[in-house]
Amino acid sequence: MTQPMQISDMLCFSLYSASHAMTHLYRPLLAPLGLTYPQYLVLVALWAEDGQNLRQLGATLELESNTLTPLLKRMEEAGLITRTRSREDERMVLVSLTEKGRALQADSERITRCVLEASGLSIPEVIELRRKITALKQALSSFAEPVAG
Amino acid sequence: MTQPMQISDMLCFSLYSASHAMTHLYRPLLAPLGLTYPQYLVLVALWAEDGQNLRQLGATLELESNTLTPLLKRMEEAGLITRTRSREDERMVLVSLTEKGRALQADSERITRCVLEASGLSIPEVIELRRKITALKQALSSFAEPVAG
DNA sequence: CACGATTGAATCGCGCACGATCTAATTGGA
DNA sequence: TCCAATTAGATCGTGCGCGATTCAATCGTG
Repeated sequence: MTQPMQISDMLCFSLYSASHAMTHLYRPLLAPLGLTYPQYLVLVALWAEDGQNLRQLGATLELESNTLTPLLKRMEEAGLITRTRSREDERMVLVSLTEKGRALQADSERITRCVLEASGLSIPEVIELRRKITALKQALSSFAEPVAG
Repeated sequence: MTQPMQISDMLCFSLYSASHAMTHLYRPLLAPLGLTYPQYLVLVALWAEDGQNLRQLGATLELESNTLTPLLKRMEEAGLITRTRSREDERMVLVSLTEKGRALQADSERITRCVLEASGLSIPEVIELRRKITALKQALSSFAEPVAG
């Protein structure tokens, strides 16, 4: 007697498909810069703070070394960043912008404006929606690991 | 003079990370059933309407054959579905639930309840947030292809 | 100083996503 | 009736995500 659940009824699917739509929107904006969406996020993080190690970067982006290591190697290959072992602690890899990587920041404002326009939302609406989605993420994460931290 | 944009300021990142958090939450719920999250979505779609062809399924899940074909082959391999060519139109692959695939629906209510609890939201809050996220997705999609359709 | 525990990254394997291209079946107009 | 256009899937290549494991550097305690 369970009424048929529809994909479109599911909160999880709205997140899943909206996230894909966002990536899809970014793709043609980033392609001319030779960037993928996750690579762009790495640049955003480095523009805010250059020279982070992989772990810090991973904490910001919520990604681990198994994702970041190959991604950063591709970005190094593309001449966007450098990866160097820290002198003080040889375990850490420091990720730094090259001139080319830094220069791309000039394009980011235009891209951000384009995404805002595509969203059809006002700035306060964006802030409010972001707050709600981030709160949901926190709830989901803390439920998965109720005690840790 | 551009103040440093932070990853956490970006609406796109909230979607990106919340979607990952959702998948992360589902993983231990689906693992005992031998399912990945996209495979679970396929089952949800088939529970609502069995015997869809690949294209219909793709329209529902917003995925194309390049993603669905290998995914469905893995599900067929796992004994969850069958893939048969339509008699009327040999181009179409009809995707149907096996008894095993149908039986898993019994687990879905428990999973849905668990996800709702993890979200920390009331039912009306879920509906409202889902509506907002879906509206955003629509705006992003229609911006990418302003005229099509 | 020694050595087990911890930490930071890398590696491996697998399953999505998806742009681009290909093939086969069907349709439709001349 | 024929053949170009369309449609449904399949295939290929690349780049994430991520669980699991490994390895090397560092830390902490005796």
